[in-house]
Amino acid sequence: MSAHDTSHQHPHDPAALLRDHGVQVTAQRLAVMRAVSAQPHVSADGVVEMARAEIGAISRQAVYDSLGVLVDKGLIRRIQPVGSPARFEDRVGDNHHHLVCRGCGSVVDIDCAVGAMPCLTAADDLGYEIDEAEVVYWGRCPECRALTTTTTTESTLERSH
Amino acid sequence: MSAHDTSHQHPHDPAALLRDHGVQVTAQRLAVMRAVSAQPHVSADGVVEMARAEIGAISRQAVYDSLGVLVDKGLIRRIQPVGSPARFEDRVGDNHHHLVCRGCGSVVDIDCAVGAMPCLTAADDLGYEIDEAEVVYWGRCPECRALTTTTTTESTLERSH
DNA sequence: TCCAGATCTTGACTCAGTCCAGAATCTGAC
DNA sequence: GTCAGATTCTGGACTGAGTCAAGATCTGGA
Ligand SMILES: [Mn+2]
Ligand SMILES: [Mn+2]
Ligand SMILES: [Zn+2]
Ligand SMILES: [Zn+2]
Repeated sequence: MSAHDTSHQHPHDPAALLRDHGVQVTAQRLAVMRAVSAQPHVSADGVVEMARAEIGAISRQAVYDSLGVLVDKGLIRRIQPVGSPARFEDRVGDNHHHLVCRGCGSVVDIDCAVGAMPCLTAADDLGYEIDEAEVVYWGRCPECRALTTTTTTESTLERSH
Repeated sequence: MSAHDTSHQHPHDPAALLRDHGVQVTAQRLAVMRAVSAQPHVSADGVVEMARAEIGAISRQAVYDSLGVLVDKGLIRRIQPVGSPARFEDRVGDNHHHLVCRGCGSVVDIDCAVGAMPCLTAADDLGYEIDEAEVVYWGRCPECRALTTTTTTESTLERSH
């Protein structure tokens, strides 16, 4: 391995990761990457907060731009639960899915029982070139279930909003 | 079957459907239901247009209110493609999924190869009470594929926006 | 070091959707 | 047929998430 082969020298170095993907290294992008790594399923707003805490100041636009670049390069993943702002994570390439609580909106990672690439082979792809199967499970987390345990199983589930 | 058993007398009658779900029958709600039935994956704006064409006038609020009631009662389903307004359909209960084109945003129905309730049994539900598995396939429709056919398989896929 | 081009900042702006409140209208139980 | 309560209308304000545009600043290759 030569000294000029940078592709595997610093596997966990964000700056090297950016360079390897032909992206300029900036303080903003590094802060965004660290924010996404630090807090799984963070929202853009959450990234703004964390990045500002780290480097003092960053514009909302720069955060959106950075997130967009990182998503495009496959360094992070964007998930978009219905009715809530987009969230970002650095677990990419493992085709994992998400479980969202209807009560509090919490998001947790989950693996599919079907296998590594569940449902990616749809019954009929209609000529589409499918590159991703996004699976979101909806339900209620243990905490939210406890809050509304009326001992009886009732079909009406009240919405939090 | 007595004459007062209304639950299965008019399986395709929107008014009866509403009554069976304890919802007042109004011209607006009927028009909204027909709009959603007539055009798969219609947006709220689309419903406004179609309903106005049918009954002459309806307020935007009434459309949103009606859609909300129908979704709550499980008579229609709301889906929310990334970056586009919510869409509605009357195919409910069959656990079908959606295929969204990254290029033009078109949405088509799709059945899962896995079966009737794919992935609903997650490997580990983490104590969550799962009631729905939402699956969205991402890809490019035949038209959009044709537009960017550069004969070579390249990893960079430009976004339409 | 220099500089073209990439990136960031700032502030206005869009869009979809919600919320509000009073008045008018409609529905369905009786 | 009556009438209480549910629904709708008008129309405007408002929110949250995200985008746009123009000018300032920074990055990295030469
Ligand atoms: Mn995840
Ligand atoms: Mn559908
Ligand atoms: Zn919860
Ligand atoms: Zn397309």
